Amino acid sequence: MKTRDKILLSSLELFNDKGERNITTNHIAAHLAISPGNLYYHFRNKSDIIYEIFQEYEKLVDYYLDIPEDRPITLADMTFYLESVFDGLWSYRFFHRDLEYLLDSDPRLRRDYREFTNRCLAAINRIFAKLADAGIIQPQPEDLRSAMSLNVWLVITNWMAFLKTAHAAEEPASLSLTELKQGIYQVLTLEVPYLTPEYRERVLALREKYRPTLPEAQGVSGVEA
Amino acid sequence: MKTRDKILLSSLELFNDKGERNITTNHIAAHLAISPGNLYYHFRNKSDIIYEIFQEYEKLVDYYLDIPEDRPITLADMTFYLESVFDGLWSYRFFHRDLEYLLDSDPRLRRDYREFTNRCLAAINRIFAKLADAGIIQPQPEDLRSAMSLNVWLVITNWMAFLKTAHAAEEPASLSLTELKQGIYQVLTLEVPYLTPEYRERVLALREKYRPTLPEAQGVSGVEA
DNA sequence: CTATTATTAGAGTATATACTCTAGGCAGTC
DNA sequence: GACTGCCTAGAGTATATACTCTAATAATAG
Repeated sequence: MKTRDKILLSSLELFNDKGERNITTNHIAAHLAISPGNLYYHFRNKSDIIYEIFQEYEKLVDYYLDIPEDRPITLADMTFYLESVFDGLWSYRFFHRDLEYLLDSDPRLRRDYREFTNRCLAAINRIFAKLADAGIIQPQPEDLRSAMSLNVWLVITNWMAFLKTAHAAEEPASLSLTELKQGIYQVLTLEVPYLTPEYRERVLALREKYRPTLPEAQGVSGVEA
Repeated sequence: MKTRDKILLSSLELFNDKGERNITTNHIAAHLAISPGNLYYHFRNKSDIIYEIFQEYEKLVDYYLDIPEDRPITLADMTFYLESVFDGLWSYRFFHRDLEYLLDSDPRLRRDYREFTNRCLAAINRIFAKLADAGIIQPQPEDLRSAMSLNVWLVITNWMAFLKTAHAAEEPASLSLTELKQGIYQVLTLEVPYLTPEYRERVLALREKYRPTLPEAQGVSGVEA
């Protein structure tokens, strides 16, 4: 594998693990056992590394959220979208953690991220529209659908932060993909009141699969030594 | 005003303005035209400053979210809760921006914040229960109510990040309290499908007051020079 | 007034961070 | 075998950051 790609890969891994703020370019170089000079031969600066990682992320999610125009949508499609989006979130989880700072330090990133958000919102909107077409949820006025889509986005992008900050574990940062996917439960909760009688039971059953295990027990146990 | 309080006040102001990550203790001292030594006479370190600011925030929100036990809840109460929570969020807006890092660097803060989150979730839950008692929303099983409450929390705590990152403005960080309160529109969107016929129109009218102005026009304009 | 305590200034420090610079190796090629 | 273009090492640097130390000044108590 090319050094350049190794840098991107290691950076992502370290960022995800420890947070972008805690990882310096020297850390990345050390982790790869290469010199700082070498790293800076391949990338002009830290921002450029982050920007390229973001572009991978963007590409991945765009690929996942490519809604078919020519056929109706199914429950399996919806499951796939949800699973995929949370997979993407997991793979690039460092990104949302320091989002505001990152956007403040790189105008390209700010612009691209804004457009990325808009594409995601549009995709969610389209999914809702097609879910209504398919008779899975009741159709809603455009107005309400947009606001719902935005709420879905807010829940998705904030779910990880919630887990990491409100989690029972005292030790920071222990988090699994399984836990992350419990966010799907929360997203499906948003759909519950709109489900059609025909699909209601099926979606509720799907939702059950993602139900958090002992969520209360985690939250309440505030006993320390 | 005591120097100690001035430090807390200025820190909050600077953190809110520029982000905690961009503000050093030397900045704070300079802004107050005091020496670093003086600042460190009053606070052992930066974490202690942040921790005390958090405690103010906590106290404020706890005060706002004190749900009356002895009487039913009204629409006015709900409006007050929403307005207050967003006011609090605004006043201490730096906090959620760097939340994960802050919690990672201070175990006290991690513990307290976790409990704070749980108290907020419990309060939201109680509000929903009392809204159902008051016949404003339809009663829901405990299960669903908890998940809804959590979604409300996720929407509230992520709304500001959404505005700051997905906003049309290229210049970072321009944000007003009015815009922030459009988050109330999003929260009320979550309630829409559960409203009782008696209150439906009233709540929808309330929600209208917070409708974002030209949200699409902001989002779509992706034309740059 | 004096002794004590609380507050402040300001120079200073150890460490970290993002990044640079120079020198050189290594692969292919004529 | 020397030239060229790509890659790499590693020492080095300017700046920043959180924080310390000492000495001096105000405030207060007896």
